[in-house]
Amino acid sequence: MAKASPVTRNDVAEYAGVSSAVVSYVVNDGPRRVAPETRERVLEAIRVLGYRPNATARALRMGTTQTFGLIVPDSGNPLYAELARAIEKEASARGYVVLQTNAGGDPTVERTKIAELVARRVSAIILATPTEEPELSETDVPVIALNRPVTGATSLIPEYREGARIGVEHLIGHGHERVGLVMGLDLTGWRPERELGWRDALEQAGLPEGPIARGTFTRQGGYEAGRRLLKADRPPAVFVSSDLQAVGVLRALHEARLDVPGDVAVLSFDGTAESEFSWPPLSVIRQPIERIAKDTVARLVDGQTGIEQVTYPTELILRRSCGCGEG
Amino acid sequence: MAKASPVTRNDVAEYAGVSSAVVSYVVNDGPRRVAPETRERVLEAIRVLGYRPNATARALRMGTTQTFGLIVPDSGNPLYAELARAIEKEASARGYVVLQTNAGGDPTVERTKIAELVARRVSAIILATPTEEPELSETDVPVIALNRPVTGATSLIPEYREGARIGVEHLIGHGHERVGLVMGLDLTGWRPERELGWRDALEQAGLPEGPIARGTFTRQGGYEAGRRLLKADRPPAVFVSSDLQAVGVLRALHEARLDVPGDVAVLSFDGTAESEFSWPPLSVIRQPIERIAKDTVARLVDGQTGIEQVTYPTELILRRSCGCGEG
DNA sequence: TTGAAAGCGATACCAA
DNA sequence: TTGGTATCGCTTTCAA
Repeated sequence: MAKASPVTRNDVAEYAGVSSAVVSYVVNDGPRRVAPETRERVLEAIRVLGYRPNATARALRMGTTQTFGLIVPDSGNPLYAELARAIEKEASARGYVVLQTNAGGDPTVERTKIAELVARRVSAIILATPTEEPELSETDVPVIALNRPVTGATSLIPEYREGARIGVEHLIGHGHERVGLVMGLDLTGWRPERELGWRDALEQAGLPEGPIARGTFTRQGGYEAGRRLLKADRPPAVFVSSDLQAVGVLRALHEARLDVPGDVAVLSFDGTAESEFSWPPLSVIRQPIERIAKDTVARLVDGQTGIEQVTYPTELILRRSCGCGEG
Repeated sequence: MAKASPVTRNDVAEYAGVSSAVVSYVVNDGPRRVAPETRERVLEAIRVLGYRPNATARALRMGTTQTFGLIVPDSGNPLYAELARAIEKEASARGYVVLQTNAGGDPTVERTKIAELVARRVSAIILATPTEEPELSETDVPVIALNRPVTGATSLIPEYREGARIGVEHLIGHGHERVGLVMGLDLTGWRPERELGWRDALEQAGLPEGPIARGTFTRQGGYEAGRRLLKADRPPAVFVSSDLQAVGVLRALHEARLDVPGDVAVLSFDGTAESEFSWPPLSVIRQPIERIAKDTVARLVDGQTGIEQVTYPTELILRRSCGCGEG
């Protein structure tokens, strides 16, 4: 049995009776031409010895690792899991690989992770964390930020505000004169975009601002916020800032034996797979995760690292929870 | 502003007026002692120049990348997302980083991914895919397989069969004389472990085998299987082989206006976070994901790569869907 | 305590 | 068309 790791290009060269340079030419299809016959001998040697080029050495020599570093708050969160999945898919198709790390919402950890990725010479860093301005100054690794603007980096951002506005507008269209809001804790000064969209729709319809309940960006956080919202002055409709929280809100509603959408209509932001199979299925404002993932990788691979800010329209998906759908 | 990438150890040496060896001694705290004063000069130089050791060069020289390669079928699947999260957490705590890839359930892709990881000289491969025996022979990279036995590798496996048996036994304990089964498609000859556990419990209680419906390991697959199960001879209880499918089954039940657990009791295998917030909350057999992740990383880091097979007991978590819980 | 230098494995230029 | 070789940045042995 051929052992892979220890077999070097020199072993191959020796076996094939050529110089190591020729092996390179064959493996990389260049930069020099190789006589067909020699080429065959080399390929044969590679096969027999089970040679695999050492990507580490290659990276050192070439100065590029063909690797993306991805930082998310929590890859256990379906939204980020789906994002990571989409990015890995695109990256893989282009010969890149992704180093995935979790910052856990802690700016200090985030800084550490960035440093780690830089030390490992990733080709680029994809930042999908919602924390404050990261330290990028000491680095010349390309950075693309998702979900929020970051100075000194390209940012690809869903239209949070407009998406939220459209969603709330839809709820209002169902005839609800009050629309509550379940919102994530405001840590960044950026996430309130969704809250602003909610306000926009209300104002535009001449409606008063419904009750607001805040909680962490988790199912549990949504559950607790939902309970608080019910205890107070229950609104006939609620806009929730994330699917995860919405799932928690649904639970609170079910426990209170309230009908959705009959007693309370619900619509949330994100559009993860989980939202489609909650009960009732959630109407959502869907983030174009795949498109963003695709563009992110394309920009990075093609070296379009000019600093700019690009926004992505969201999509309103109507299911049962808002009063639409087959129910 | 200091540019990080191009700053090498030689730049630091020059700036500090020492040899590059000394910089190494300082950075690595060894293998030679350095005079305190010299040390200070070097640290100062590092600070001023913004030097970051090139992990690529280090890996080449040391022969280890301090990187784990993780292969899962689909990191968008919450079960694998949670597993990946747990592994990343443990790995990170020990200075490792994880390269995460998706095989998408395709053995060919899986082979490609393994080759890619080997080429990149990962320190070890963690295989969490359910496909057939992978090609590991050409490699001397340590491999740990999760979820199934793999010849030539250490395997850490939850007690699928016994866990399923305990779960079904619990359903039977609720007085149900028939327990249906929603099972994943049998692709591997290994996953039916859960099906065997279901049979064990039935046999042990002297009950006939209830109806079986099979579908993909997805929410949609569970939904479709659930519908089929209802059309036929509806059982009063169902054991579902994964949370994801169970969520689909719940949807089918809701659409049929059946009460859970009143009309049909449900219990599933996995215990992902999603199961806790479905409606009603799912009773589950929980896989000890964190323990497995922790042991996996510990074994790899400590070099316990002896080939063995370790099993992990599961945990029965009772919630509302089986008839327990506060409802 | 510090420096010089030999590699780790691959790339690609310059000669031949 | 092919070979020799400098180089990428770092670790570590051996001398000084």
